[in-house]
Order: sequence, then C-alpha cells, then structure tokens
Amino acid sequence: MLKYQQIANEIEKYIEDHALQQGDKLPVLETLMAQFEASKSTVTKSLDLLEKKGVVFQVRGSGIFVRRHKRKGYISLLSNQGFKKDLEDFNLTSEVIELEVRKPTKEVARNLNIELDDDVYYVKRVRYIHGQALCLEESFYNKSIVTYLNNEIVSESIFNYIREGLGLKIGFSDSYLHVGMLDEEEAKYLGLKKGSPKLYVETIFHLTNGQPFDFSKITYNYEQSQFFIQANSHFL
Amino acid sequence: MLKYQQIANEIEKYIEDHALQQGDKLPVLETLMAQFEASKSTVTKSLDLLEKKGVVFQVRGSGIFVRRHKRKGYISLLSNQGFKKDLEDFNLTSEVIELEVRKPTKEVARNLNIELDDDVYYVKRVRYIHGQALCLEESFYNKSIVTYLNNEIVSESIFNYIREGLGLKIGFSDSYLHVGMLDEEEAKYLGLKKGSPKLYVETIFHLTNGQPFDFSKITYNYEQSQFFIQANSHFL
DNA sequence: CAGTGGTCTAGACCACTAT
DNA sequence: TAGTGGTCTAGACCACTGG
Repeated sequence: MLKYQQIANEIEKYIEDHALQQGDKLPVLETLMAQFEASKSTVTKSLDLLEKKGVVFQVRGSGIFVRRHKRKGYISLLSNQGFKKDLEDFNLTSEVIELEVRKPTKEVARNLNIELDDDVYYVKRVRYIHGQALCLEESFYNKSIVTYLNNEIVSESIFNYIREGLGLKIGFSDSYLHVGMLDEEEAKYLGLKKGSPKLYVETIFHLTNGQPFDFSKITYNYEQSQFFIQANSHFL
Repeated sequence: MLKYQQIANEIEKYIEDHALQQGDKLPVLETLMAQFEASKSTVTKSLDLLEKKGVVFQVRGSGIFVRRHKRKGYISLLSNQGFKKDLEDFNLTSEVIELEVRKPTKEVARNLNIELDDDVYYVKRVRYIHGQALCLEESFYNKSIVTYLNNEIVSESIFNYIREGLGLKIGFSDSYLHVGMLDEEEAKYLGLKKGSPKLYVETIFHLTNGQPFDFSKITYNYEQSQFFIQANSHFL
C-alpha cells in the first residue's frame, strides 16, 4: 500500500470513527505531516485524493474541513460498478438469467473495439437490493480479455473476479444516461408496468491500458433509483 | 494563471487542434518537461488534472494517451452547472418564469443551512437547448451571499455573474438524482404529457469555504436528457 | 533491460483567511 | 500580520511495460 493511500485511509477512518460532521476542522498540515511522518507533498496528495472522493475540502489560509452529505440510501454514480465497496452496505444480490459465449452485434463490436467474428461473454442478470429488483443488466465482455466466466462467478461480483482472479487492472469508464419508458420485457423483470419510467445507462469499462473489456446496458427500476454525484469545480 | 493549469490547457488545445483520437500517444514526460520548462511534479500535476477531466490516461511503463469518447450531444453531469463552458456548444437559452425574494421553506432552509426568517432569491426558469425545452429549474439562493439578482442576470448565466460580478468562488456540489413521472405543471412547461418520464435532480452548491449558497431543483425533459459521466478507478 | 510513469522528500516561496 | 494551504523545484528511487 502506498504511503499517501495509507494516510488517506487513516484520515477517512478517523472521520468515520469520530463521526465528524460537515464543516468540522481537521488538524493543520504541519500536524498531519508530523503525525504520519511524511512530507508536505505526500500529505497534500492524500488530501487531494480525499477531496476527489468528496470526503474533505481544503480552504487556503483557513484549514482542512470534513465534507459530508446528509441523505442516506443514495447510490454513488461515480463508483457503482465494481469501483467501490459501498455496495456491501446495500445488501446486493443477483439472479443470472443468461450466460453464454456469443458473436457481437455491430453495436457491441463498436463499443468494445473488436471484430464481428471475435467472441464475447454475454451475461444477463437482474440485481436486487434488499430483495427488491434494482436493475436489469446486460453485459458483454471481450472474451480475449475476460477469458473465462461461469455461473458462480457471475452471480457474485464479476469485477472482483476480474481484478483478483484474472489479475486485470480496471482503469476508467464512460457512461451514457437516458431517461425513457420500460418495454414489456424490462417491466416483467423489474416487476413494474410497461410504460413506467426508467433510467437507462450504457457503460464502457476500460483497463488501465485503455482497452475496453466490458460494455454494459443497465435498466434501473425508477422506484429504487436514487443516485448521488459529488462534483468539484477544481477543473474550472 | 498557474503554471500547471497553463500546461494542461496547452496540452488540451494541442489534442483538439491535431484532432487526436482515443489511444493516440502524447510525448513522454521528459519531453513535456523540457517543452514547458517545468519540473516533473508540475507536468505530472497538469496530467493528473487532465486525467480527472477525462482528457488523457496515463499508463506506467508505457506512456500518456488521449482519452476521447465518440458520442456527441451528451451533457456532462459533472460539469453542467456553471462548472464548464461546454454549454456554449449547446446554444442554451432561458425563459424566466419568476424572480422574487422569499422566506425559505423548511426544506430550503435545511439545504441552505439558514434560518426560516432569512431571505432567499427564488428563481424559476425554463431552459431551452436549440430552442427545445430542456428543463424546468427552481433555484433558491441565500440572499446574504448572493446579495442581488435581476431579470437580466437571471436570463443569462447566473453562475458567471456570481463568479465575475460578485467575486465569489464556487467550490463543490452535491447532486441527488431521481427518476419519476411529470406532474401537470411540469408537463406544461416542458411541452410534454403528464405522466411522461422525467429525471429530477436536486443540487446543493457550495462556495470554496463550504458555505451552501444555491439549492436547485431541476426537472429534465426526458426526450432531451442525454447525460454523460466519466469515471476513474483511481480512488479504488 | 531500457524506457517510462509514479512516489516521496526537503525546502523555497506564494496567496489567501482571519484577526 | 500570523497562520495556513498551494505551487514549484531538483533529485533520488521505485514499479511497471514491452520488446
């Protein structure tokens, strides 16, 4: 574990353990440097990480403060797909509808940047949160990267398997969101009426080296769809 | 302008001007250091900024690469509210429905962290994109921070005015998203039928010092609602 | 193993906030 | 004007990628 990650974790844990609230002041940089026996740059890097995660905000000339939102039960849109373990809090389960090796459609081939005669794993699941249907998910994995999947893996966390089991490093994702109405099939899986509103998200996941390995289409149950986004103006 | 921002801008401009595509390689760090007469840390900081903005990705042992998504016409959810000037590309206009000073409801007072007898500016607008109704927006500004608004300001970019005119520094925001159905009034303003799907977003905007100054409720026309999110796994 | 990006340090100096 | 965070540098050393 890198030093700046370690420090970030400890600060975050400290905030948790002491149940600090929005606006509470953390020790000054100098103190943190001494406490963690690290240089200014390293502590700053930790704090930048925490700022990016929405855990603190730094005010020049004033101090470092805790950032906390009050609402509960929202799913973070920036870290919902294998990026974080917030999910554990949510008691998430999956029912596998289908799992097979296929040839990609043109759409899938384009998004995964592969040829039409390459192979993909096709996975169709319904995901449940506290026993309620949260979303219908169809995923396409580039088989030359994600070389093997089975029912057991697919009913657990696929991303954990990709990281731990296959040793791949997940890098970044592009998500496209639309609002629309459920068709008959979607409604059936989600236990809703046809024509109900839906949030529809297509996401392309890339490895750290930029290769796309997963193209996913997710249809969310609007009744369960509460999402959360934290933004910074740091990039203008 | 800070050096690392300057460098980031120039690199971004270079990518634009040369129409570089996803996966194209940028010069190595050493070259960039020489070219911009900057230290390694500074160039790295520029690249981290660009990575956060989704413009490049860096691969240890390999190089720095351009990140580009292909789809057009999507609004970035991370930078839609005065955070960026992408909007200019979209030809965005506003019709002001209402503008007045009010006392806050309990809900508004809670979100703006003020008392019930403080004053807020209430602004109700319909925003149009290419002449089509994009969203209905109700905003509440803490009047002790945003001390003055008029019709002219409100029909342009309020955030620009807050930054330039009032000299305030916008820091970060928390957004809460829901999917639902339009009620009668919303449908009227958006030119849709009651019961159509909607994306409903509540956002609290803070100054850099953590003070909330704007609580906004936005209802999006589902037909125009195409959003985009870029995520990194850098924060685990 | 050569090339390339990532981490970490120590320290100088700058810019903003609060009093 | 003292306190505090932000920028920038030069350089040592580490870790990963790819031929």
